[in-house]
Amino acid sequence: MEKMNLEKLVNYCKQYGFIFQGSEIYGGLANTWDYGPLGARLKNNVKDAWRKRFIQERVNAYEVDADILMHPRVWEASGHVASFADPLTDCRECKTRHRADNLINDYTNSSIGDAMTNEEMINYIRENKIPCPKCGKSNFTDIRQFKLMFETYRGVTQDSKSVVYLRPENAQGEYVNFLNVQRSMRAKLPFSIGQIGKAFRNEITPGNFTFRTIEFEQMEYQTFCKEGTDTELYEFFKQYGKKFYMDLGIPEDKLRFHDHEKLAHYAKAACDIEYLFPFGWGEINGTHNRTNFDLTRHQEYSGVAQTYLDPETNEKYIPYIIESTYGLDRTILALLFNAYHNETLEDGTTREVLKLHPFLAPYKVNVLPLIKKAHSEKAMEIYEMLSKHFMTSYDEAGNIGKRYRRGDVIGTPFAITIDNETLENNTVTLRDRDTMQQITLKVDEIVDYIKERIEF
RNA sequence: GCGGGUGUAGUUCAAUGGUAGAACCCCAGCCUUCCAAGCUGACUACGUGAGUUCGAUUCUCAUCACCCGCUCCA
Repeated sequence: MEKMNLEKLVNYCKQYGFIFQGSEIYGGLANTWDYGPLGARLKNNVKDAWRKRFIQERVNAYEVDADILMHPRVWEASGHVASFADPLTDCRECKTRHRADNLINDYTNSSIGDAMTNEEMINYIRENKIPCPKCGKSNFTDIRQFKLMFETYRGVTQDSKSVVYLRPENAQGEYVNFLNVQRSMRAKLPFSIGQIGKAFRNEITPGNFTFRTIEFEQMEYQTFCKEGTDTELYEFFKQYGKKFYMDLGIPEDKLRFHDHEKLAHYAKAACDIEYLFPFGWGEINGTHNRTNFDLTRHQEYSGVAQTYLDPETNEKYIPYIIESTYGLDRTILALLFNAYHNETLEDGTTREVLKLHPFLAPYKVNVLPLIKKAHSEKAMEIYEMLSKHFMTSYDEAGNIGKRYRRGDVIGTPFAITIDNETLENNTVTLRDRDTMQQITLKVDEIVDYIKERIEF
């Protein structure tokens, strides 16, 4: 089998309309990528698969669609304003990067750096010739404030200076609606709020195709629970997430858990699910035990009690939150790597085939008249019938084998061929992408057959 | 952000300081009764901007983008 590296996948995605470079005709804008016709279908199908497992099939699970723009105080409460703006300086000698406040605090064994402005910090570093922890020299660049949140301004006049941020994570959209969802859905703990949507991070070093981009989409699942039940739920969602990926067709040996030792400011425990990409293991899911940190902070910053009255014990408490976040773009990247095969057949020829789960396939069925002149009319009739149920494509160009392969390469699971038999007794040949087996079906059996086969 | 590499058609590759070639793909037509056959034809490219030059896709510089490695990473 041909090895699929990153460059080949980028070309493949462009060639067949999955993913294009952003703003390509202007020379591209770094680390932005547009989903093409097939990519957009695939993306929506992944979302639908996720919704089915996480919203539809679970009890007490609700989906929201919160605004990307939120009150600026949300990001103070969440801690992003403070921790997303580290004062950084580079060592000119050995090219390592350091937090200026840490350099001072470590050197003085105090916390005096915390109260300094950027200018005061770099002056202090230079006056005291604080050495680089790595190379021992003292030759630092000016401090640069990296703003990891995208800022914009609301209001029609520019001088109103009312800053709003593009959300750097979706979770706060669920958290600030905890009370609304709990009340309107009459939800009892434990219950979950899911959300699919975009987030933005002004990161310095994105890369690896769509693996790390400045705008990205996430499928998030926040489970609100009572303290004491959190550990069990945390373990459950790690396994549930892995099962989800395996259901999508990713083999177990390409997946692993990676427990975090260094934890974010809100987390009690954190674990990633990683997929073995050609460029190495990469995170595609993160599950965190966020404790009651977020709701406590929102209670503090908003002044609105974020408590839950337990109807069984009459206790009032702030729930714990178990968060499980699925990177949508990364999941798609993993699925594409996993699905692409270049097969050598028994007769020595090769075919490119995208072995996607049929539920995920952009097109479900390809309608092919065996001979264009003789069978096109009947084929169009069948196309119109099927397109009411599925994403259906129609192809009459070239010989039949070529048209099968065109469907294979984009992952279409089924092909329907219309021939003289169809005209005579209303049967078609259905060909399966994975097995390459052919079966004969009555025309009115096609829809049910495909529906059953594409279930997730 | 640092170091290295690469930018020619949708893709993979040529060539060239003086009109840029091919294969595959795609499209149209012919042929064809089930797995990329064949024939005919059509379409399509020097990332962008400066400079040197009579003339730059080619040389120089800048810029943009991608790849590899580092760094970073909630």
